[in-house]
Amino acid sequence: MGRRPCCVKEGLNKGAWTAEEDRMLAEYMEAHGDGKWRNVPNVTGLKRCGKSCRLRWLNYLRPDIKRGNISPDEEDLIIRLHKLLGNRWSLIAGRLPGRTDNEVKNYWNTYLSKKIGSSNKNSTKKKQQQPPFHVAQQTSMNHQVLLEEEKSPLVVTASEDLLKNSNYMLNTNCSQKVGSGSNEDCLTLEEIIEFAEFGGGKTQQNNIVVGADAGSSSTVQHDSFCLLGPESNLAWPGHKDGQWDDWLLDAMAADAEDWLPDCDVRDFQNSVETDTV
DNA sequence: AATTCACGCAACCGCCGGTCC
DNA sequence: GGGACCGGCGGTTGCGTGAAT
Repeated sequence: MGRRPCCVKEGLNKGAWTAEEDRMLAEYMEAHGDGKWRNVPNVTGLKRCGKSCRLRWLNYLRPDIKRGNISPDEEDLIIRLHKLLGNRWSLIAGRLPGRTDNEVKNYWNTYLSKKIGSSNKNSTKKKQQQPPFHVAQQTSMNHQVLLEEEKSPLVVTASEDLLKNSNYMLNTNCSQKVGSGSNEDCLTLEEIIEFAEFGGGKTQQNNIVVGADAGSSSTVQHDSFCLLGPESNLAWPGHKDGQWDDWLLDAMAADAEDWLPDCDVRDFQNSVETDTV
């Protein structure tokens, strides 16, 4: 017994959407908003399946779609994000306002993959010599984390006050507070990659601790990762319900495999959770 | 001018995970 | 607990268009 198809295919239009179909779908969306895609054909009279309607809306009709060529900055970001995330097109597109996963995917497949492929042929293997960034290891039971910075080791400690007000938290003796609650303190993904790729070229920024900020205190940014660096403590939205995003852990673990075989990002996460709960 | 080829992009397809009953 | 439903995602396809021959 096979899976039931998403809709009855007979009698449905396929292929390119007409202007009239677009208008009907846009009117429906304006009146009802998205969701209940399966109902859309019934309500609108469109001879399209719900999934097709959803795709058309998300990839083409949505009002906040950005038209036009991918800018050099966007291209640079796509390359960096793809390096970190792989083919996670929706995640990549999520960092590019107005761009869709389909657009990013197409751009990569038709242009960037070739561009990257040819540039890789010309480059040497020197980038493999240095790890992109260091994942700190927990070193004691009193909530201390020692960043692996050769020149100026940094001890990151969890304050008791913060621990009382959060599931777990890492504080630091660095210049900025952990998660001040302001978006200005949020580390963008671009900045994460900046850390990861170019940390060695900047002052002390090649050390990052990733902790999880699940606190309820007003001084703690909700729903965010905390990325702790020697010079700043920044939070990155993406953390949900006290769980770490698997993709970030996977990405870090994959990077760490090559240069820090003894470091297991998940073990580090678990040790922090165990130690602070 | 006609034909072929390559490319870009919109759309389709199947799978997967979350939710509901 | 398990099946059905639904939305989301990534891979793939195929059509339209412009360049090349």
